[in-house]
Amino acid sequence: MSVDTELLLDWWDRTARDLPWRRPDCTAWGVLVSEIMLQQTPVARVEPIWHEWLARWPVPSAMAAASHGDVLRAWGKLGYPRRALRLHEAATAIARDHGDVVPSDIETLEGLPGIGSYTARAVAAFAYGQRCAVVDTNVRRVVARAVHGAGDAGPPSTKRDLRDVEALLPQDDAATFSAALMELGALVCTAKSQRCADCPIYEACAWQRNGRPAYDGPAKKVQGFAGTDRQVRGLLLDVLRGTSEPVAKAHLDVVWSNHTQREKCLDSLLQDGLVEQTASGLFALPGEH
DNA sequence: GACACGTGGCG
DNA sequence: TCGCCAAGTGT
Repeated sequence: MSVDTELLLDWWDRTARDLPWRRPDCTAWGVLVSEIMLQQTPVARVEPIWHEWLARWPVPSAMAAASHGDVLRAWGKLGYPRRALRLHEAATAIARDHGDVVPSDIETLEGLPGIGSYTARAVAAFAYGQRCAVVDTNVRRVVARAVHGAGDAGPPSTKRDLRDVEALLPQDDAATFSAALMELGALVCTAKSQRCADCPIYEACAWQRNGRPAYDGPAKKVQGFAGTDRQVRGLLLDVLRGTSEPVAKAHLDVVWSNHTQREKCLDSLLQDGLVEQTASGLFALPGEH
């Protein structure tokens, strides 16, 4: 059927994790930083880095003043380092065009680098308390089960997913409701090993009523990693994060034996602005020489 | 809509 | 061990 708002909010009050970006004193900037870091990245790895970032760059203009190299080094091994570059670009735009205040308007947010539909709505809801649907992979899974009675969500369908979630949004406490839906997907209604015995909306769950059928949609694509350009780029970047001085190419050559792939990946890192070459031909993180 | 894009932990 | 998974975005 639907999702029982009161039961879900009660469950949230009892069991929600005390994460720093959920505290009342957390700024919109703190929320934005958390949302970018959390893209495809587990909470446990984000939390310590988030604390470092907010202490070092408490407002967008502070980050805008840092170099790309500083930002990439501070990003550490969170993964997908282009996120760090885009967040720096977003911080620059916010400082320059928005008076150092994170915008609250979804469309304005979506216009900033690295901020798509999910992140824009998450900031609008969690930083500014707006009543808007927030659709991430957790929410899609919870809705697929509790509302549609399926074993899991099928491929994303932006407009339909948004409509589905908008239909569930309560008039009051919508932002908390959204956070609770995500939390439910993260802690209870998980992809595998669901904890249905702990579920606050067990009684209303269409998946339960259907006898918990297995997922029958198209097979999900699993991303490989070993041997991919992603792995090689990560290895190359790790060398540069680990040195304070620009290095000769020989130091990069040792991380991967396939010459062709190595060159291609180094080129793409230069292209992406994740690596720079000095006038003397050495390699470094950008903006540090 | 498919694919590229990092990294590490867990069952 | 290794496949699967984790609060997506940009092209």
